[in-house]
Amino acid sequence: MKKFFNVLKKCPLFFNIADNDLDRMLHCLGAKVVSFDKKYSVFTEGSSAKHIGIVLSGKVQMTRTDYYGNRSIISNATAGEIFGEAFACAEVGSIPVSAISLEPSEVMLIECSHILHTCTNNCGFHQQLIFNLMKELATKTLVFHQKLEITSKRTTREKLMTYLSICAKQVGSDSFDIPFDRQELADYLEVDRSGLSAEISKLRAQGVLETTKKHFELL
Amino acid sequence: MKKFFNVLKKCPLFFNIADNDLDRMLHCLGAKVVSFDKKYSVFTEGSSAKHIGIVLSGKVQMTRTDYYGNRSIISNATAGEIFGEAFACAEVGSIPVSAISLEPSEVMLIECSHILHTCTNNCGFHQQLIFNLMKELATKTLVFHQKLEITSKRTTREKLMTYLSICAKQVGSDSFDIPFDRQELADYLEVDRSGLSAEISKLRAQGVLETTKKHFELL
DNA sequence: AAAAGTATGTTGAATTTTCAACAAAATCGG
DNA sequence: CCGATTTTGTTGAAAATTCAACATACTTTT
Repeated sequence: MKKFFNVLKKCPLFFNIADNDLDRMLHCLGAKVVSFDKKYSVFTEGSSAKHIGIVLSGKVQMTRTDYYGNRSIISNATAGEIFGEAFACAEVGSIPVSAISLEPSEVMLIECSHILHTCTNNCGFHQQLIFNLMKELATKTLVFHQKLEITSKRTTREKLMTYLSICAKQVGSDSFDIPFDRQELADYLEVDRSGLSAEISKLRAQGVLETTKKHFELL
Repeated sequence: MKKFFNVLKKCPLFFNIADNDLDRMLHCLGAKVVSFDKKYSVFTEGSSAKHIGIVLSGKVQMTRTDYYGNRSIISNATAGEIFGEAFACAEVGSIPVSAISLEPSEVMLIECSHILHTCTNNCGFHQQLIFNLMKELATKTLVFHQKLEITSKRTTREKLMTYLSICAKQVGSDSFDIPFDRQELADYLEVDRSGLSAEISKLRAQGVLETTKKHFELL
C-alpha cells in the first residue's frame, strides 16, 4: 500500500490522520486495491452499496442511463477523490448509478460498515474518519446544488454558460480546460450533443468564447 | 422547549439520544426557537451559513431563483425535518438557496459549529450527533439523486411520470397526495406551468391518470 | 502511411417547450 | 355570502430542443 500514500494523504477521508497510523488503519479497515482496465465497471447500477471507492490512479465516472438510453453524467473522480460514499453511508440496498473507469485505474475499496461501526481493536480513529466522511458528504451536496443550478436552466445556451462560468470561477481564470469531451459535456448538461455543438459555434461566432477541444476561453 | 419534544424525538438528528439528555443538550448547543409568519425568509440566498434548521411546526421550502426569475424548488421540509445542514456542515461562507415558510412555522436553529466542535463541558453526545448528521447528509444526497433522475428527463411528460412513479413507490400505492400545487410542481420539475397543465390534461384524456388538486391516481 | 474508427460540426424537419394572454374555477377575506 | 384574489386550464405563436443523417477532422491501429 505504501506506494499510494501520497495520493491517500490528499484524500479528504484521511484528513488529520497521522502518517504512521495510516498503514495500520487501512489494514484494520480491510481496505483493498483493485485495478480496472479502461471502460470497466467499478460499481454497476443496481448492485449492492457496501463500499466506498477512492481513486488511486486513473479516472472514474459516475453515470446513470435511463430507460430510453439517455446517459446522464453525475461526476468525474480523479486521484484522491472519493465516490459512492453516499450510498454506502446511507446503507441503502442498491446503487442508483454506475461507476466506470475512463482510463486504466486503481481504486481502493473500503467496506463502509468498517468505518461507521467501531471495530473491536478500539483503534480510536473512527471518530476522525466519521467526521471526515461527514465533511465530504456536505461538500458533495454542494456539488449537487451546483449541478442543479446548471441543469435547471431552460436553454442549452444558459446551461453551458452557467457551467463555464462556474469553471472559470473555480480556476480563477477565464481560460481553462474542462474534463469532458463534447458528448460527455452534453450528457453532463443533459442536452443533445448536436444542439450543444451548434450552440458553441454560435457563441464563437458572437465572440463570447473561444474553444479548441477541451480548452475554453471566455471573452 | 418541552412542548417540542415529541417533534424532536422524531428528528433524525437526535436519534439515539436519551430523552432526559435532550433538554440539557439543547441548552449546551445554544438551540433557539424562532417563529415565522407565512411567506417569511428563514434563510436568504447569499446570507451566511452557520445554522442548521429543524422544522418544529409548519412547512419550510428551499428554493433558488435565477437571474431571469425562474424559481427552482429544491425541497419541502415539514415537522421533524432538517434543512440547511449541508451548507452549515461544509462551512461555506454563504448559502446558494433560500428557505421560506409556506405556513406560519416554528423553527429550531442550532449553530453548526456547536455540533461539530466539542464543547468544553465534554458533554459526550457530540459523537452521536455527528454520526446522526452524517447519516442525514447521506440520505439527503439520495434525495438529490432522485431529483436529478427526474429533471434529467427531456420532456415534461417523462419528468412528471418519473416523479409520480417515485411518489407511488414511496407511498406504496397508486393513489396519493403530492406536496405541491401546480406552480410548485412545475418549479420542482423545472418546466413551464401551463405546459405542465396541458400535459396533465393529455394524460387524463389518455386514461393514464386521474387527479383532483394535489391528489393523483395512476391507472 | 493508409485504413478504420471516433469525435465534432452542420443542417433541416419534427417535436416540444416556453411565453403571453385569457377564461374558468377555486379560495380567501371581510 | 359576495367581491377580490389566486390557482388552474386552454390556446396559439414563437423559440428551442431533439433527432437523424451526413461531412469533416482527428486518433488509433496495423
